[in-house]
Amino acid sequence: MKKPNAKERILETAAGLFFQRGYSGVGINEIIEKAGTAKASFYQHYPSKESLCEAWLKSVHEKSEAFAETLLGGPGSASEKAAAYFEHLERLLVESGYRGCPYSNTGALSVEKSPGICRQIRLHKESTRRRFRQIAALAIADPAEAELVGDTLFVLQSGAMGEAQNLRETWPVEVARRAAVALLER
Amino acid sequence: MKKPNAKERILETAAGLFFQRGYSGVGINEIIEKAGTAKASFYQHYPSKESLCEAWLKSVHEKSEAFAETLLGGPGSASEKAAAYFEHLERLLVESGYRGCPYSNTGALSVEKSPGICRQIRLHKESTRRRFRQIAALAIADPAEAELVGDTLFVLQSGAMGEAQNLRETWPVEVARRAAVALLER
DNA sequence: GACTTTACAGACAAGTCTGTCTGTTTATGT
DNA sequence: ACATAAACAGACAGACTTGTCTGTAAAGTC
Repeated sequence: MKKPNAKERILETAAGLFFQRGYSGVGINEIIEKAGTAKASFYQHYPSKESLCEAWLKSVHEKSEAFAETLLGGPGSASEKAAAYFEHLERLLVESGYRGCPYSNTGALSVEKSPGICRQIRLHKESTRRRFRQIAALAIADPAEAELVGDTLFVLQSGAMGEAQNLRETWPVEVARRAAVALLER
Repeated sequence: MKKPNAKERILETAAGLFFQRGYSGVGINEIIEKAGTAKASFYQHYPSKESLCEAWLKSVHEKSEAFAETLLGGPGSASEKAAAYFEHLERLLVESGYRGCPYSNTGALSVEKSPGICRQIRLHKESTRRRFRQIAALAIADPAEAELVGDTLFVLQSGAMGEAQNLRETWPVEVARRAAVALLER
């Protein structure tokens, strides 16, 4: 703790603010003020606000990947892994005040986002899709069928996060979890 | 055509711009310029930008309800209705350049949206959820099971729209449609 | 013809935003 | 002790934002 350097402090502060209020809802001035740095220091480390957004999405992705790897590497059947994943999401959702998926929230802005931000979103989403396909492959022998089920889990998860955010309720996640388990145990 | 009054012209112009670039991505100045009205005329009809957003969401909801009613009232089995719904969504998605769901996109902004906007989002989402439960009830006798399947269709649909938008591809909608049909024909 | 409503044009206020700049202070390594 | 690098404070530019205001012009109505 104590005092990480300015760059890390900026990233951590921005991560909290971007997540809670969205990329377009937070300004540079607030970020540097809460991070306790000067504006000049900010622009020494990040050429623009967009580049900070990219760095934020990248750091979220790394944490997400770490969780997915421990989950996939651990014990349990495919449906148990999927259920654990959805329960994890539900926990995050409630803890964060129903803030949903950072990537989807960022992607919902204008079309004219920077190519770098769009790329981070695609990378994360494709990676998540791959994870679900891996889980599905554990339970389903036919490769084509496993891919379809994996993609379905991916869509279910995304819809669950989005609608839980819109309605500020957890039932979409529970519904998605039950559907996922049913698909994997069939 | 020709010349509707200023209020309608503003609403139609704002509808196009809000849908395409998001609520926060469009300013009053651009709306009135493209609508060909004066700023004073705008504030004579709408007390604020937020109230215009509410009016927009309300008008989208009305069109959506009209489509859902003709679909539900028409012929065809539950799974046929659901498939038609997803095909309709896919068409809209491609036509609009993958702009996803206006409600989810608006809801993805900050937490501190106006209560009126939040209310419109909730109203529409709950209404959509009810439609899917109605469709499910056509195919499934047990009421509790029909409600669960209806909610699952709702979540699938939302995830499909969101991820198709993020990835700019249509496969999430197709995956969701196939999953929906499978759920209803089981 | 006078009156009222509606819409026009556009300046203006007051605030936001990102990004640049100048100059000072602090810390570190040699 | 001294040089170099990093972070500091904060003014500033320029472009946006929403919303208010003054005043004018064109309609329809009594």
